[in-house]
Formats: sequence, structure tokens, C-alpha cells
Amino acid sequence: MDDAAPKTRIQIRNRKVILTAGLEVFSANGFRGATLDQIAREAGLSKPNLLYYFPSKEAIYTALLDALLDTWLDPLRALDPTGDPITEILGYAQRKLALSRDFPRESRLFANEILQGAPMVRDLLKTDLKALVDDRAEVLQNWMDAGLIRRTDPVHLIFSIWSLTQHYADFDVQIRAVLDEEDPFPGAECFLDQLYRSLLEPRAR
Amino acid sequence: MDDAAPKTRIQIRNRKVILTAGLEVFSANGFRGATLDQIAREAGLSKPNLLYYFPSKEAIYTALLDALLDTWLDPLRALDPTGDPITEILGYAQRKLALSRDFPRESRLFANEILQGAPMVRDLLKTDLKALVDDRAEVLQNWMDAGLIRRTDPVHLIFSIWSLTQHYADFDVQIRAVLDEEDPFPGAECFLDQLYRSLLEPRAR
DNA sequence: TCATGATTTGACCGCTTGGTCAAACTCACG
DNA sequence: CGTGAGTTTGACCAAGCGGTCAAATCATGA
Repeated sequence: MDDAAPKTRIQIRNRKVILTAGLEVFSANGFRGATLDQIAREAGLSKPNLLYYFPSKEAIYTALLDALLDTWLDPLRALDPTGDPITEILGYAQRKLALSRDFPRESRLFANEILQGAPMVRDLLKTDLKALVDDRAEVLQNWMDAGLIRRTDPVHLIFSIWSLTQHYADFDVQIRAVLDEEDPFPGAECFLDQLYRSLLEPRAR
Repeated sequence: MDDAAPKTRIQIRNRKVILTAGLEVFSANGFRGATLDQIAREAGLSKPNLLYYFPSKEAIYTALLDALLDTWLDPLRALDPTGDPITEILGYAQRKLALSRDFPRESRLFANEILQGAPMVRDLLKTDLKALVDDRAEVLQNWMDAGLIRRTDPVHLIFSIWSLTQHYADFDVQIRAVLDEEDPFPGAECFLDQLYRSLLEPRAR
């Protein structure tokens, strides 16, 4: 509720330490699966000390989700209606894939929340997220109407980018179990580029 | 461990009732998040009665996962090396999508398990799943070498089908929050068809 | 220096958890 | 009807859970 700007250096440091530890534990176990003791151990603090900085387990969790949602949707917001369509869409997919590579725990935190019915963020999805997607879908639709990219369902196109990119973070264990290479991301970059290029590039007529 | 064929009708019925209840609860909350009391309530049995049919919470969970894994990989096994490549791949994607539509709880159960590091099935992934994927990737590679479909990374192609189809079950809440239509699946079918057709159909040269 | 507020913690609480057990109940079958 | 195996359950347990609290410690600025 009230996170009226923390004042002392210790507060700033410890809140950060706790959020980092919380991210680690929540993303690996989900909200119910995580325990305050785990988070406290990970943070190097005692459990009561944790609850001195955050009023409850849920407060740590929602603080993480709030911070996450913003940065998570930035790549989609950055899609420029005045730019070159193919470059913009491919760039969006690559930026989203980079998020999966660089912030896999954030991706898994979000995936856990959605998988379990989005108890904390369902309303935000129906308002903020829907508004953003509707807006960007219109941009895509305009590009299609102008013949700059091939026609397809813009919303499912956006879904597909979310799905394909987050998959590499969320299903990391499965991918590494199946793949021979150490790092799946170079191959993924290349594949996504090819996939969306062949879907979107207008064909000779 | 030992599920030496249950004998009486009551055993057969109750084991089934418990597994159904367990699927409901585990898929919605993950392993740690689910409780025996929830499962017992869902099954209409008392908690000790549950533990008369299964030795532990984990036993219910692994029984579900075991049964799931088989049916989950069937569509990929069904991919026919002697069939028409595009038809086979598109058919595989559609069959996988149908699984997401008809068995969303199974999909979410599996997603929960993988998300949390696949503690129960990691070994199976590295052996059985990897073997199957390697085998099918070779089939795809042969089709590419024969010029029947365009060249791309066969393993990432398989990943993409998993990702795109399971997304509609696992992220159901998010999709319904954003989409206007009641049922996302007709649109998804159509989009996937278009996506893989444009990726795979050899271009005029 | 000391006083005051910020920080830390051991001990504790009530509740839920997975699991046990002995006793009771049910049911098929001779 | 009776009897023994199969089934069900209330009572219970130890461990773990989120959270509280008073007391101790630390930091800081007058």
C-alpha cells in the first residue's frame, strides 16, 4: 500500500535485497510455494526483519509484479507506428526475446502468476494490457491495410510473439534438456527472424 | 511405485476420482500450492481415505504426470515420415492445439512442473523426450534436404509449435482478458495455419 | 556524551500442512 | 447369517507456515 519513498540508505538497500531474494524464490516456486523463511535466507536477513520492511508476504509479491509489468510491456510500447513495419515487428520480437534471455526469473514470475489464474493482476490485464494491445493491433492493421505487411490477425500475431519469446525463459529446463547446444538464444533469434519475415513480407503478385 | 492393477470396482472408481480431483487442484496451484484437503474435498472423500488409495501427495502428482506425458507426446509421434510434409506439420500443430483446447488442465499441470524446474520429470525429458525430438527433427531435416519444405532449424520449429499451442491453454486468463471474442481457438487455428504455411511452403525460384 | 529513533532478533502464537492409526463400518460370499 | 477382507473416518501428531511483539542493538545528530 504505502511505499512512500524509503528514506535511509539502509532502507533502500534492504528493500532491494529483499526484492531480489523474493524474485528468486517466487519465480522458482510460485506465490503459494514460496516461504518467508526461504526469502529471508536468500536475502541474508531474519524473518521478522523482512516483515519490518514489507508488511506481508503478499506485499513483497505485488511489489515485484508491479515493477515487472511496466518493464515487461515496454518493448510493445516502443513499437513505432511511423517506422518500417517489418523492422519494427522483428525488432519487437528480438527485444522481447532479449528480455527472456536477460530476465528469465521475471518471465517465470509472470508466467506463474498467469498460470494460476492471475489472482493479483487480472484486473490490470483487462484494463491496461487490453488497451495497449488494442492500440498496437490497430497500428498493425493499418500497416496491413496499406499493403506494407501481409494480412493476418494482429492480436494473434502479438500473442505469438509473447508465446515464442517467453517460451525460452519459462520452459528453459525443457529446452536445455532437448537441445544439444549450450545456449538456445542465437538459434532462437535466427528462427524468429525467419518465421516472421516469411509471414509478413508481402509476396510478389 | 507399485500400482499393481487395482482389483475391486471401488478401487478403480476411487483412484479415478482422486486423479481427476488431483488434476483440477494441481493444475490450478502447482505441486506445492495444492493441498491434500483441497483434493479430498474436490474428490468428495476424506483425507485419510485419499491416502488409502495413494501413499502420498507426491504419488498422486507423479501418477498424473506419467499418464500425461504419454498422451502429450502422441501427436508428435503420429507425425508420419511418409506423408505430405506440409500436411503432416500443419496437422501436428492442429492436433496439439486441440489438446490445449480440450485438455487445458493437463497443459497447465505440465507447464507448472516445467516452470518450477521439472523436479519430477527432468530425467525423462533428457532421455525419452530428447530421443523423440531428435528422431522427428531428422524427419524434418530430410524433408528440407529433399526440397519439400523450406530450410529452417527443425528443433526450433518443434519448440515453436509447442510454445504457440500450449500458450492458448497456459495463458488462457491473459488471452481472454485481451481478446474480445469468447473463444480464441478458431482464430488461433487459422493463424497457425497461415504462419506455418508461409514459413514452410517452398517459394517459386 | 547522551538521547532518540531506526533496525534487528529470539521467542512465541495460532493455524495449516502431509501423514498416521486404531477403530469402525461395508460388502461379497460361503 | 457370519466372517474376513476391503473400505472409511475421527482424532491425532510433528513440522512448517505467516505473522507478532517486546526487548535488545545500532546509528546519528544535537
